[in-house]
Amino acid sequence: MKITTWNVNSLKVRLPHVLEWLEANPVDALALQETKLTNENFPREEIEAAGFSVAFNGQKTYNGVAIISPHAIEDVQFDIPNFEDEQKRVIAATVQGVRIIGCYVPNGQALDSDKYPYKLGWLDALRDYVADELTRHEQLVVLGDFNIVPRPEDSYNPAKWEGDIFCSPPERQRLQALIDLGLTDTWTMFDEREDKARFTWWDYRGGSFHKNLGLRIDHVLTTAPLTERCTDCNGDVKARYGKQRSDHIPVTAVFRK
DNA sequence: ATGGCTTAGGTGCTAAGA
Repeated sequence: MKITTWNVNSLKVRLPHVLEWLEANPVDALALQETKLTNENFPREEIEAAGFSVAFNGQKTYNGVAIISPHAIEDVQFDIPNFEDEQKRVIAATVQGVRIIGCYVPNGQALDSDKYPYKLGWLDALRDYVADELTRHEQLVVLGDFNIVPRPEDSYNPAKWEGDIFCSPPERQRLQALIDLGLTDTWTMFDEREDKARFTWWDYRGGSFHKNLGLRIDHVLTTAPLTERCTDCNGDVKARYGKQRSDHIPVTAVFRK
């Protein structure tokens, strides 16, 4: 089984690339973030015509999440229950017996921004939600754009980034609180692979991608029954080359039967 | 190297991203 997360930075613009990527990379579930589409404008017909099921939770201009699968998408749930949030950032569903929680974690912008405490509170609510889901699902994956760099080596310049937004201790504590529920950051199981991507996002500006000045902020976290069967987790750097590409790449975790 | 890019909304620019 293969499960992927991808911040597509507008599905309106990116749909051709997403469908092309899915054809070349048959995965069992693809969680999307930043679809930036209202539900009325979501390209359901095009995705279904390509042979997929799809569930989506959108809003105008910003945010928006979705799950695409060649299999049935069951027990779909939107948002974090009992957490007031106008922003559409979470979609959960069950695919082939695996509970999938797709997340677009708030960016936070800066340590002195109002968006920073929103991010921290949002992550606290996500932890409680995941803890609750774990009482019902043994095979569970939390994946998405976390906007958190887990370790110093996951940024291109630790001297510049450590302590700042994405790399601050309170953000990392919240990622660790999720992991402490019994999850594993599957990427770290395969650090030594020769073809390993280092990052999952590169700024559009300044030629960052071609200088490999990136961050690892898109993650796939799994419960033990999945972790034990995980044989790979990597980013598809090829997806960043070309015109009209997202600034993030797809990150896929692979599980044997 | 905090933006030199890319998107949405709307039609010239601002807001936001990470």
